[in-house]
Amino acid sequence: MESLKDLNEMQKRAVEQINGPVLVLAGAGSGKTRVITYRIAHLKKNYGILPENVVAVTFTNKAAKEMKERVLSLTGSGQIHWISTFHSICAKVLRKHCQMLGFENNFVIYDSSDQLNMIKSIIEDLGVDERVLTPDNAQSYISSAKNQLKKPSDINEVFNDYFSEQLIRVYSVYQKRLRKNNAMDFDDLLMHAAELLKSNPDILNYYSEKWQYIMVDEYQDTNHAQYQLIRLLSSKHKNLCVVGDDDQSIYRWRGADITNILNFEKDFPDCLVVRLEQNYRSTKNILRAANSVIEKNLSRKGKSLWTENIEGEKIHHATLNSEVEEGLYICRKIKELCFNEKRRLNDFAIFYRTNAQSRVIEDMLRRENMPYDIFGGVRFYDRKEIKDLLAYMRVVLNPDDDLSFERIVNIPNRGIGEATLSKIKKIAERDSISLYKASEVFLKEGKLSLKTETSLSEFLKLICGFINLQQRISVSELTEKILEETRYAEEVIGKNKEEREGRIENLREFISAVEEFEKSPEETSLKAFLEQISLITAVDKYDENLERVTLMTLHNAKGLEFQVVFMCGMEEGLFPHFLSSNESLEVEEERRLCYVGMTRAKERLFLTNTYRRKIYGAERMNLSSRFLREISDEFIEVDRGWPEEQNSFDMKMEENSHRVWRPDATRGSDRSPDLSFSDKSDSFLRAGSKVLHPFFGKGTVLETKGTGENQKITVSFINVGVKKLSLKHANLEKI
DNA sequence: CGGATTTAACTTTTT
DNA sequence: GTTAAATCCG
Repeated sequence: MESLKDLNEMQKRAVEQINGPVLVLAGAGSGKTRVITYRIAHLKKNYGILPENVVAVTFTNKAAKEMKERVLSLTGSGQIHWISTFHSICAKVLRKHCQMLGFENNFVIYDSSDQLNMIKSIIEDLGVDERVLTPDNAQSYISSAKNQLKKPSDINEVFNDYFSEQLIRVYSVYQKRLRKNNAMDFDDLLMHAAELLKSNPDILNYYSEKWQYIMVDEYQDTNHAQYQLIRLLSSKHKNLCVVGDDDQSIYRWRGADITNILNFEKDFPDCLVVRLEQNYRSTKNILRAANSVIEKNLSRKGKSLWTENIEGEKIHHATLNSEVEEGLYICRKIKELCFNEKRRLNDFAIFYRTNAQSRVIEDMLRRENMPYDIFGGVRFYDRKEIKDLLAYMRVVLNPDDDLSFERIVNIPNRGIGEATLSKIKKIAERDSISLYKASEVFLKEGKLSLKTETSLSEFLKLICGFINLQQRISVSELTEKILEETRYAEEVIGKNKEEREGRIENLREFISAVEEFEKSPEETSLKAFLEQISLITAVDKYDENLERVTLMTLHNAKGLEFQVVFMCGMEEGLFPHFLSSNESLEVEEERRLCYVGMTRAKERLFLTNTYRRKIYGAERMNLSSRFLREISDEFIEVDRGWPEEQNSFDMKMEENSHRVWRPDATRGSDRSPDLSFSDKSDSFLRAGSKVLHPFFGKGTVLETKGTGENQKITVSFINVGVKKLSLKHANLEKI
């Protein structure tokens, strides 16, 4: 940074007021990251505040990383700043002080599926009737209780019946088991950190002395636990700057408390309130359209964004017949824009409300040979083989982790089945020790068959060997050792060829992730590795430099921006989602989500809906989304024809060896016949289409492969059975 | 006891 | 359409 000249008046005010509480109400695209990064640089450069005395909390690791880089380029110094997510900051604090709370510092972090597994087994063990409390329910109640810093004993305040009795039982056993396993879940990281600071004035004093300047990004999405943490930490110096936008609050369902931002002025009297209303991202059309939607919300502070950017194209709206056509429309539109406007694939993003919608779009992109990257959905670290491997690593780090122990004790198959396991569990209960230790006791007591004895002692030897090795070798070496000695690839992964290859590919990717991690200048221990990967999220790995179309849910889109945005599935029941269409508070949150999506677009915005859509097998006919109708007509234009067919695109290999798809400018474009959407007898056959063949008669399409001239089609004919045909020669007629 | 296959259930968003 | 549970079979 050379000066504050790059900032507008309002931004400058927010940066310069370094003392006391500051609330920055920052609209979408108004430069809030800029404010935070310049503020950090300003503190350092003009006031000599040391980096270690500043902490900035972000919502995702990606935002944190980006912020670190920007601060680094502003200040030119390589010192490490405390810029990271709530969860990782809490994890770091807890690693240091968790003994005060009765944990060992090698505690492991459970993700939500671990959480659910554990709750399931507790509900089973306690004999709780699933009609009263399902594991899903218990999980969400426990999570929200923790986010409100409520212990099991605090729950009676809310419920006072049989249900809450059961919930309290499950919750308290759950906490006991976590403690016994020396494990914490996501919510515990916040709750225990708050607990630690509240009950240990000297520790609180240490951190509030250390972090004299605190900044919080996306303040509208903080929950009560996070709010308390911030209050505690800032109580001494009160140099707290929060940045947020009530219109972009989309995590109420996860415990985010919008009153945190709405009441900030009351909580922190004498605060400076700065409003950033100039948008630097989008065209006038996009911004006004987004404003016309968000204005329908009643509970908002109210602000109106403006921009000096150009008018831009109108928003385009297209209604398609089916989700397949929707995907195809998007693909063709992307091709057309690549060709006519010389855009690159990484200019495009496709947003959807639910992960399930991504499949069809992916299929279409693959069919059209367009590279894409997808975020979210099944998380990489949620895959079976990865979780198995991680469970091994966790047990090596912390043998008391019963959940992971149970997962791997019989993977690969060692003949330690349910019968043996339940005996081990009994001993564990009797002596109140972990399963690992109970296994050792079991062996010593020697009341088991020779076969189980050898396999169990083999298993313990294996783990013990890893534990000893761990001191001497790197995490990647340990990973490979585990795979090798368990003969995981040979024993566990099925023989189905495609599946097998995919899984082995995943394991390779995992190893390269480990190697990547080891390159970092910070701590590279097993402990640090496991912590890092349990807190990493889908968006974190987004790389805007790859030439690929980006697919993600609207939630994941927050904080990002793209030249061209497609929002698909703009239908009642899907968006707003039918589970959020009853209460007006919920609809308002969906509307904010729509606003977030729209304001990601810089230049072009496309909205699509369909007449019919297959959702989990069943075909449904949805009305168009109310959000579509809320956009004033003056900003929107209805697309009635298919995009021009582009025949002149080629896959090319670039020097960086990334597969790059872009228009081949040496050839002209062929105009395809102008198909209107209502004319959907369409040239276009897909699985399920009914066809008529001149010789074979009536049939149903099973599958199509390839594109254009080379398209192959598999059809099941009523009279002659399944045939594979070349579309070009088959003379099929759609019926 | 373990593996493979079939059946049934359940469908939001995620740190 | 996917995944987990249930059932069957060796």
